[in-house]
Amino acid sequence: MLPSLQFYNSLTRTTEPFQPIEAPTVKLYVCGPTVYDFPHLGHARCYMSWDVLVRTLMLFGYTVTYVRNITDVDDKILARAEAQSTTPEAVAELNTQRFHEDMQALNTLSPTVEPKATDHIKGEHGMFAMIETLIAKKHAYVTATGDVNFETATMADYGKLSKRPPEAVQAGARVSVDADKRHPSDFALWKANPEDSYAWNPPEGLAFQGVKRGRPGWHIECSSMIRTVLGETIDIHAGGADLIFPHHENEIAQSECCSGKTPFVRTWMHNGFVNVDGEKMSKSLGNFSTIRDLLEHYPANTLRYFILTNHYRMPVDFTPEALDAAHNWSVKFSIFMTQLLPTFPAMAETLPAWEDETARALLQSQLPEFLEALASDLNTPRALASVNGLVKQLRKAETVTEKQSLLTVLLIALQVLGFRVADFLQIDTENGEQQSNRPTLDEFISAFSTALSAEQVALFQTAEAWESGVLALRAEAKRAKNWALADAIRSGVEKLGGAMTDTPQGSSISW
RNA sequence: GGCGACAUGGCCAAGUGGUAAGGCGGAAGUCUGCAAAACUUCUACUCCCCAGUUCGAAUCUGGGUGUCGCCUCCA
Repeated sequence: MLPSLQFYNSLTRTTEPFQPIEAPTVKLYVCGPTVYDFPHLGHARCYMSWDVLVRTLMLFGYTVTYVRNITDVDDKILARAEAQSTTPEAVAELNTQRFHEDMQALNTLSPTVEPKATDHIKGEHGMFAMIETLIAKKHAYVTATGDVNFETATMADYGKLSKRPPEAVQAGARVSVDADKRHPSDFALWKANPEDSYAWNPPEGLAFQGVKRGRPGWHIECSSMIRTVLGETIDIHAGGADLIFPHHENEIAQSECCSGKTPFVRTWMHNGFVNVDGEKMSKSLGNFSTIRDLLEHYPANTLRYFILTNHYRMPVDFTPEALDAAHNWSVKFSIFMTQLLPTFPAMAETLPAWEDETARALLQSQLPEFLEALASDLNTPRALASVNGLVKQLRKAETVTEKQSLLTVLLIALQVLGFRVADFLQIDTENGEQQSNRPTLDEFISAFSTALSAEQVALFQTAEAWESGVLALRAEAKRAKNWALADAIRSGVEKLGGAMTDTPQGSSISW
């Protein structure tokens, strides 16, 4: 028996057994990015966490309809377009591409469907259609300026997700008072801005009621895309913890009042935030790192390990020390894999499938604690602990058969967690620094001038020749048991920032 | 003011009633010409504080202290 999947549901604030409406299909919606800038570490955490959710669901035999949107209409996109004298469409397109590149670099699975907000303004379940229904059902009203607001007072259980009834919002000190709102907690479904070029004309029915040309409010897009792509009730809706209020709260209000069906979402899942030195990482504080900056210094596997050593609901404090600790693990693990994998070329070539019946059965018999950890609300720290235990076992394994069987399990587990196995084999070329770190010809010459004779120095004309030449000279020195020269050559390499490692098969240099 | 989260060894981090996972770092030893890696062993009588419930609590209850988040765009 597979352990039963349990997820923490933000709506009920308890951990519940997971049961999709139409097993084996799981309808999953993840709030995607607003594409106005490079994705940052916070996005990496969020989307890697949900990546593991998708992989876990697949491992447990579900077919996941994974929908993750692109928010391509938003004030920040408009502001960026203006600042860069370009169009909002161009800003959105550029940053969507960056997002895709980064997600791929982080080895996250692509969503089944990736809807764009602007493609869902019109249409049968588009934003206009929903707005029209909400007005007809008296849940929304048109203002004098041509906006449409949702009237929170018309929903009896408004605030059930964030436990924040309208009265509480009213008491909040920082809620801006909008004269057009009947209640401070009412929120915009449609924002009129007739003068702006990036705007949509309402259909006749809405125009007749006074709705003016403009653009959608922030929350309606997700409701509309979910309705269109997945339907009125979905299994899981996931996103960052900061979206609980107001975004997800308002999604619930719109969707449930529009369809008249409850619940709109059966399980709400939210990931914790990335902090820097104990403070939330945010654009306004300027303390964020972009994914590509980080990938310049650390391979994707290191970032993934760093993220997965924390449970997804806990805040993560981002410090150089913590990332270095993760990287040290990565390096050690890479060395291990580099030594082990080549002895099983067939497996390295074609990795075992990780999401099928066979993989499941293998994990269940060989590494049950791994499955249990993931089933317990995606406890990736515990899953990683079981992987480490497996590695220890594998290191001690003596027979080829034993090694092969343990390695199969390991390769499956790594893939379930979203590690890119091939990257572990090329960590030195993968950390992006080999270009800048590899010494030049002059640097080689000056580093070895004391260790080598003038004739030896003159032998090599290029940096590449130096590298292989140095290895050859050192091999010769070792053969002659000239330890002084062998050590001098190694310290020369170290002086250049490299590391020379001896193995029974010979020496190698990593930069 | 309202809602919420978290406090575990040098650092990171699991554990939600049965006597402290895992990683990083550190120490000693084995191995190797020396390094590196690996291997072996060690590295929290104790889980922010106080009181209570219990045969038994890091885990439950009450109180306190501290840190952080949301309530405004944010993953």
